[in-house]
Amino acid sequence: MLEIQRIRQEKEAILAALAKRNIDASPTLDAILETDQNWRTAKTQLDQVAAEMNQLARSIGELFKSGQQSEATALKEKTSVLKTQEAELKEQVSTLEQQLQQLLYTLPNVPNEAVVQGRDAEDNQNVFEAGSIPQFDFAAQPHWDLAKKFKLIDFELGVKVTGAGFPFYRGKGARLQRALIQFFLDEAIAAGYEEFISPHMVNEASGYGTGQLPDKEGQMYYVKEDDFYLIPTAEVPLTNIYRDVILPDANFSIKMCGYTPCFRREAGSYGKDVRGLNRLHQFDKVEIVRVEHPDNSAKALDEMIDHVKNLLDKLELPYRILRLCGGDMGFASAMTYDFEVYSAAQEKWLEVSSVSRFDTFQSNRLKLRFKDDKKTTLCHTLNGSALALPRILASLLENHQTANGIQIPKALQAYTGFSVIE
RNA sequence: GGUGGGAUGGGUGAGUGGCUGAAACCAACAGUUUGCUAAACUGUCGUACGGGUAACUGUACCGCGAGUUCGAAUCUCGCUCCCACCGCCA
Repeated sequence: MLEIQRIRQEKEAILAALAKRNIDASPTLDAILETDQNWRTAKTQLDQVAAEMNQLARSIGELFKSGQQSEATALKEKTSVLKTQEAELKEQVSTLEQQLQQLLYTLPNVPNEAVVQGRDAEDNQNVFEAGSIPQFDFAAQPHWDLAKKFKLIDFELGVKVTGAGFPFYRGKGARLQRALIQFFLDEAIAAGYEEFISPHMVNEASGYGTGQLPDKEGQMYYVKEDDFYLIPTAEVPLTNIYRDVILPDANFSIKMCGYTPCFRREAGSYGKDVRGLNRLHQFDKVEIVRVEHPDNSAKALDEMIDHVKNLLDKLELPYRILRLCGGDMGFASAMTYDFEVYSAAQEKWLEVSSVSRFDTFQSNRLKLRFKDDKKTTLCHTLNGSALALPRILASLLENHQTANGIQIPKALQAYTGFSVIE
C-alpha cells in the first residue's frame, strides 16, 4: 500500500512509474486525492467540534462542583446540537476513511527506476546466464517419467489420499527433498539468516500484513472454523513477526529464513504447465526475508541474488536471471528478479525463485517502522525463495540424468548420502 | 469442551465518572558531578492523524466494538485474546 503522503506530494512521478505496469492510474489517483481532501476537511471540522464539546463538558463539571446548577443545566442544553453535529461528522469521516483505504488497496507498488515498461513475460530483461545446457546422446526423459521409473514420487497416491497437486515423495525421492531443505537452510544460515520454524497457518491480520488479503483470498486455503489461512509461503509468517513493530534505532538489518510447506489453491490453472512437479497445491520452500533500512535495500537485494546464484551454481544447474518488466511484476513488488532453470528434457525454462524488494509497500501495511532520532520511518522489506523445491527437483532429475541413472551434484551428496539414483 | 481470573505506556503497576494521555517505580536517552566506572542529582522519555513555514496546537487511542452520560481507562452489553485449574489428547 502506498503512503498517502507520498501520493499527495508525488502524484506525477507515481503516475509515470505505474505506467510501466501498463496501467493508467490517473483515475484512481484523482479519486484518492479527492477523497483525501474531503476526508481532511471533515476531519478538521470534527476535531473542532470535539474540542468545543470537551471544553463545554469541562465547564459543566466546574459549574456543578461550585454548585451553579442552573448554569450547568443551561450549558447542557447547548451540547445537544454539537452532539448531533459530532455524530454526523464522525460518520462522514469514517466513511471517507474506508473509501480511501479501499482505493489505496487497489493501487500496486511503484516500480523501481531500473524496471522497464512491459506487458508480460515477453518483455522481461535477461540480465544473467550461467551453467551449460546438457546435451544427451539418449532420449532424455521428463521428470514425471524419471520419478516413476526410480520410484521417487507417487502422484497417483497423492490423488487417492488427497487430490491432484499433493504428491507423495518416497524412498530416495523423499530423502532428496529432505536433503535439499537441509542444504538450503544451511546455506542461508551460513549467509547470516536466522532460521525460524513458523506456524503453517496464519490469522487474518497477517494475511493483510503481507498483502494476500484482501482480494487474493482465493489463492489461500482457509480454515473456516478457526478463521485461519494456510500459508502460501513462509514470507507471510516471517514478515508478520514484524507487524506493528517500531525498531528502536536506525542501525538494523534483519535476516530471517525458514523452511515451510506452502499451500496454494491455484484456482483456475490447468494445462501442460501443471504436469508433474511444475505446479502443486502443496510444495516445500526455503524462504529468505529481510527487513532493512531504506538506504540498504538495494544492497540487500544484490546480496540475495548472489545467494540464490550460489545455490544454483552448487546444484550445477543451468539458469538465467530475468529482471521482470513492469507488467509481469507482482502487485506489491518494486523490483523483482526471477531465476529460471533450464529443463533439458522439457526443453523450457522453469521459474525456481523470485527475489523482490517491496520498499515501503509492505511495511506501510505492517506498520513496521524504525526510530531515527525522533522520527519514525517505514522500513523496507525484501524476500526471495532460496529455494522452492519442486522445480529444482524436476530440473535436477532432468538435467543430471545419464544413461545409467541420475547423478547427484557434489554439494548435495553429503546430505543425500548417495551420489546416484539408479 | 468446562470453571475461575485477567487485559492500562518499553516493563512492573496505581487508578471505579470530570483535576488522568494517564501516578509511582524500573528500563532507556541527554546533561551535571566525577581521574575512569559506579552512584547521586536534573531533564527528556507513546502512537497516529489534522491545522500551521515553524514554534506550536487540536483530535483520537488504557485489548476490540457498541451503548449510557454534558463528560468514560473508570458504568452497561457483545466480542477477542491471555493466564490458572479440570476434562480430552500428541
